[in-house]
Amino acid sequence: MFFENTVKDIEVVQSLKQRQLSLPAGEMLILEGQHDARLFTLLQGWAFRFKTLSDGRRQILSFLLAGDFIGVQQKMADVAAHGVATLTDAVFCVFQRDSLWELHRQSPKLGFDITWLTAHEESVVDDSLLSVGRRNAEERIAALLIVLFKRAAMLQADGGAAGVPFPLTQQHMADGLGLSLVHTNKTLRKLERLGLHRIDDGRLHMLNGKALARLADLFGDGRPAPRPLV
Amino acid sequence: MFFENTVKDIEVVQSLKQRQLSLPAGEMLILEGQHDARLFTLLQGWAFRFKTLSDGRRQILSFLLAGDFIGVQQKMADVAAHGVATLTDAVFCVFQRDSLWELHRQSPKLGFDITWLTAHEESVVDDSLLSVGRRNAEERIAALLIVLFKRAAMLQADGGAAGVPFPLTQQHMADGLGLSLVHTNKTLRKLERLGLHRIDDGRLHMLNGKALARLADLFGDGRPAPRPLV
DNA sequence: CGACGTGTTGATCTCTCTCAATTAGAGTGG
DNA sequence: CCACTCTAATTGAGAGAGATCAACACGTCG
Repeated sequence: MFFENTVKDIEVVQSLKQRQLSLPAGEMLILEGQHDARLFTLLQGWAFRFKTLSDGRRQILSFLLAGDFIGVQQKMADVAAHGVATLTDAVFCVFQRDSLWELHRQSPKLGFDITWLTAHEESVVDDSLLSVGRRNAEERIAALLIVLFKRAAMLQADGGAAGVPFPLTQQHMADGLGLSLVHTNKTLRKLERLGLHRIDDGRLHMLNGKALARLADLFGDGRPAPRPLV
Repeated sequence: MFFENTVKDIEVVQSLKQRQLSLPAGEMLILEGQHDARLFTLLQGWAFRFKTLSDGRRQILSFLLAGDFIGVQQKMADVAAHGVATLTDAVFCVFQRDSLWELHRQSPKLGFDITWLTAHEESVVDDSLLSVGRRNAEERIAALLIVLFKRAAMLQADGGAAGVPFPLTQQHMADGLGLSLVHTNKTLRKLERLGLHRIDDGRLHMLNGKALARLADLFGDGRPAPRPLV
């Protein structure tokens, strides 16, 4: 269920690197609606993709961790459909958009990997859409915590035993979950008071992963008797 | 902003066809959580991808029209992360999952196309996530109508002058928008009474596309002054 | 002709939003 | 070392968009 980019994925993509780019936390990598012919891989740190409405409402589309690929979504010569910004100091591997084609031409293996990375990224957004569309606040928070924990844990040696880094503010969580800041806070505190998790000094600890997973209805197979379908 | 699969895309993919599959309306093509080693292209008709929670809440992830690619999201040997069902009688082009790799190996050009198709599909989900996360009911409906109209119009010669086929029930719209059936109905009627659109006998007519687009905040560039970011 | 699926509308109910105020920590300048 | 400022987290109260519950209309179909 939880596919993650392996270290090998990262190395593979890195072999194509044109140059490297470091950004501090809270910086914009790609501006919405701006023309940008670059593609990126996140080598280090956290970032996120987002879209905004003209009155400022913001939706975070996905959180990006080391190994994630950035920028295929926009057509070759078009404008960025979403912005990307850093959550922490971050290092990106940069290459030109044309190299996506070069990549496919020169190495079908890498091209295949890219297709797969792209498809995987979509499934992350799918999960998020399920949450935002159909889960209530508690369930959304639980689902987000679990998914981010798993992704982050996979990037470190101890598998999250001592918690994982968690650089999101509650505003980020709210914007990713389609909730207001205030309600996010209240719900988060509620789960924390129930002893399901703890967020401390920029780290997330799972105290009762089972309960969180149950709440989120993750691993929720036994699929139900499906509703009549059309 | 609105990329669509061209007839050429369809032909390209079709050249790899292993066999063809016809399904009546309201049939399941892929069951959630079921192992399925096939990939598909939708050649004719409408379908949709969805996920459900164990208590039956359903979220439609995206609507599929002719030319859309189906099934890359699941890892090579894994279980389907989402279901797919038909909205109308539909014809699919079927091929085995292995052929995705074969495809890349034999034709980087096609492999590149697939990457791009996959990335494009993600941007559709991105748009949907923005709607469900941050637009109110009116705005969501407006956005959905416009997007589906554009996609459907692009598939017919008259560009939608006489309306486009619209096989969704209000339940489908609700499930795609993260709304309840009742509220979807009320909002839809409201927009219809305002003369923005009309849905008749399975066809959608745009009566005031400008107003709908304004409502949905589509084409909403001039991007706003972004909020402080991290 | 009764059963069923879909659309429609009214009446509550409630989850989540908005508004407001407070606390705590980090950074800055005097 | 201490005011001052700014951001992030927190909590309470009231308001509201959308959910849920209930009926009913209409067309299709066996």
